[in-house]
Amino acid sequence: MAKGRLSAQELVHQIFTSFDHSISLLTSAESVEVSQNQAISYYDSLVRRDPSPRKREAVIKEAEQTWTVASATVEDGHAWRKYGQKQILNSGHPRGYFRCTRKYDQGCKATKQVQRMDDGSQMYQITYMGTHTCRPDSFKAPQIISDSESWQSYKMVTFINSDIPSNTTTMKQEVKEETTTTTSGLTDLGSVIMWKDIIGADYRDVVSNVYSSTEITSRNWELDLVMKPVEFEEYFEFDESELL
DNA sequence: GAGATTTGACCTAA
DNA sequence: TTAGGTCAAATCTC
Repeated sequence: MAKGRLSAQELVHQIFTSFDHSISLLTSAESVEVSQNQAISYYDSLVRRDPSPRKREAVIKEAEQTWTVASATVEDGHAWRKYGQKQILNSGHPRGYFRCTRKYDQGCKATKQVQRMDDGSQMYQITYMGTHTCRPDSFKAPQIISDSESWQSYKMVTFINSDIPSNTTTMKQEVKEETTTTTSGLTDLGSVIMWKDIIGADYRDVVSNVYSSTEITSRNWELDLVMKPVEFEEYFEFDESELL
């Protein structure tokens, strides 16, 4: 296909890509703020037990690598193996424990916990712990961003933030367009958040910004902003012959 | 037969 | 002692 020219199939694919991405953003953003206080309390308790600088640094690192999302589906593009299930006190649904299927052959330490929400919304609260260190080719969907020369630590989260508070001086954020190639050979543009220079930030900043970003998303984002991830060529031309 | 899931037992922290 | 997390044997599925 010549530059600037899209077939009907490609157009439909890009429209569905945009809808799929938008829906996942919206579903991931709901109900997350409920967990913010719980997360901060958890990290508070860890620092209270051992307030040494080393412990504080470890807590910040853990806060960076642990995040919770609410989702309508447990599917996230990664291959997980369930290793346990537990009925949780005062919860109507059991909690499932999953680890990356590459834990033993590639030493990947990523785990997640999945629990149905009790509000009857058919949503799942999914807590991810640790980032995937297994090879990208083992994913069904891309996860690793490679253009990271000067960035000390990347964190890819599943929701979009448009306004991280500026009072955290060492934390910077950027919304970046990630370009990947789908199985059909099309270019798939999806927005992700990548955090850099997070070292030096307080664990409360880390936790608060992760959660507040989703709150902003769910309350303030207009549909056209959510739809922004898919961009067409400037001189887009519809190929009607493909409709036959 | 290999890999995934289930589930009771065990471990650990509070 | 209790609750949450993990282990591992039994079972299931392809």
